[in-house]
Amino acid sequence: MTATAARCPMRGRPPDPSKRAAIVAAAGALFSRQGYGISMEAIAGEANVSKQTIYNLFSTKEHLFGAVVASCSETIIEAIPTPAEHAPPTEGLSRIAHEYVRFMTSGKIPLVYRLMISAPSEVGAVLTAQFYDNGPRRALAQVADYLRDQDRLGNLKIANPDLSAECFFGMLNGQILIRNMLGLQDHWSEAHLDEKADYCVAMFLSEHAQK
Amino acid sequence: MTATAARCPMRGRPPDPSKRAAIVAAAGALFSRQGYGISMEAIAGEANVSKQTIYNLFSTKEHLFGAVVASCSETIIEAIPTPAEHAPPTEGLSRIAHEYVRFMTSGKIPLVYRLMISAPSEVGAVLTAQFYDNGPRRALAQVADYLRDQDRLGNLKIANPDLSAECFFGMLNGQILIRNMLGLQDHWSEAHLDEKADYCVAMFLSEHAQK
DNA sequence: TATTTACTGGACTACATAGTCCATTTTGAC
DNA sequence: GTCAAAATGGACTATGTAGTCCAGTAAATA
Repeated sequence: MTATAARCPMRGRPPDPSKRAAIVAAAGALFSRQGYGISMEAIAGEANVSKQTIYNLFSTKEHLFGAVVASCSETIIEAIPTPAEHAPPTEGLSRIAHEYVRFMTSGKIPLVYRLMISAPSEVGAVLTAQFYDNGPRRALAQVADYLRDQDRLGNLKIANPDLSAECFFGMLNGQILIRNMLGLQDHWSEAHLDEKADYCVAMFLSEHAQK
Repeated sequence: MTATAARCPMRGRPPDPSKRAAIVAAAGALFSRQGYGISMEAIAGEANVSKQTIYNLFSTKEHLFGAVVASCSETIIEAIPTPAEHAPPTEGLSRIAHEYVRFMTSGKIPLVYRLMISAPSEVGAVLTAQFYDNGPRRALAQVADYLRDQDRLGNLKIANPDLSAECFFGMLNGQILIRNMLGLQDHWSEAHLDEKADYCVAMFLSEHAQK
């Protein structure tokens, strides 16, 4: 009966939604950069909000962390490369590859992964599982489905679509993800990224192209 | 003049080297599992040692963490797959691949990565860079050299050995590393690992084999 | 045996932080 | 204007932990 919104008269000062957004954003940034140990005071300061306001919205630090994780999963899902279903494999894979390497080097996503890992295990165990299922696993499944379709259509020869999808993303990742997670920031030039994407697509097709 | 060992008379109870080893081992395990926030008391307890003994050997928590990181780099270096230099590529790559996937799923190495990431940035920035250079980067360079040789020998056609090595390891990793770092432990069957290794080698050779 | 050093265990200090409380101010709805 | 809820800021409690201190005990040499 979630009648929360039905408290008709609606008296008093209405909550400012920008506060909540600012808190989640600040918490995300600080958790990623400094780890879960960052203080609530620091988060409040970064969000330009009083500590009490945080506790009005989130009962505990863990709840706040959960909210941050949820918002991250959304980010990842939005950014999943969706293969054009009827595009020929060369074109479809190439688009996925170029999008993905840019996605992974965009600065935002590595922070998401760092965030997930920064939580101590007691806090993060369930959340990380949810995150993986909602984000990376879904992206993987989508591409595996695409590969299955292309096999059925006779455009590619794919014996094990799941394995192929996993390895395809793996080679696109290369060292990017691990280096980012370790906090070693480096600049990957556009040319380098394109070269890598093209190389991976070529290798994948050389194995799977229907002759 | 490191004359520490030259204090000739050597009176008094000699230090027990097993204490230091136990401390580093316990700290490594707990940092990996629980994060840098784990208490020194807990480490002392896990190592069956008094807290004071830890502080006799390591002046601060950061120093202890540094010692753990150093020991991890060694572990990684020891486990770098070293390609047999004169083996034909099919065989050499296959050996690397099978060794590597087992290595990455051995349970020990994911913990090392988790350890590196668990340190808050102030503590870990320099250490993680050292770790990467001593461990993963070295492994990568070794395989790149191997690929360069095979290209020179006319066994493979490799335009960019560094890129090829990076992508080769990347596809072997697939989702293994990321899932382990997220703490999602799963069991990878031997058959699955062999299939993946064989698949990656086949794909790599199908692109690079000299016809 | 005497001496010197390693190690233990427990008490202790100093400090940071999660979370609470409350008096005051702001903001919008009526 | 009036009222109710939102937000502030600052004081406050409780707790946990890094690091110290110390008195006692174990283990080796001389």
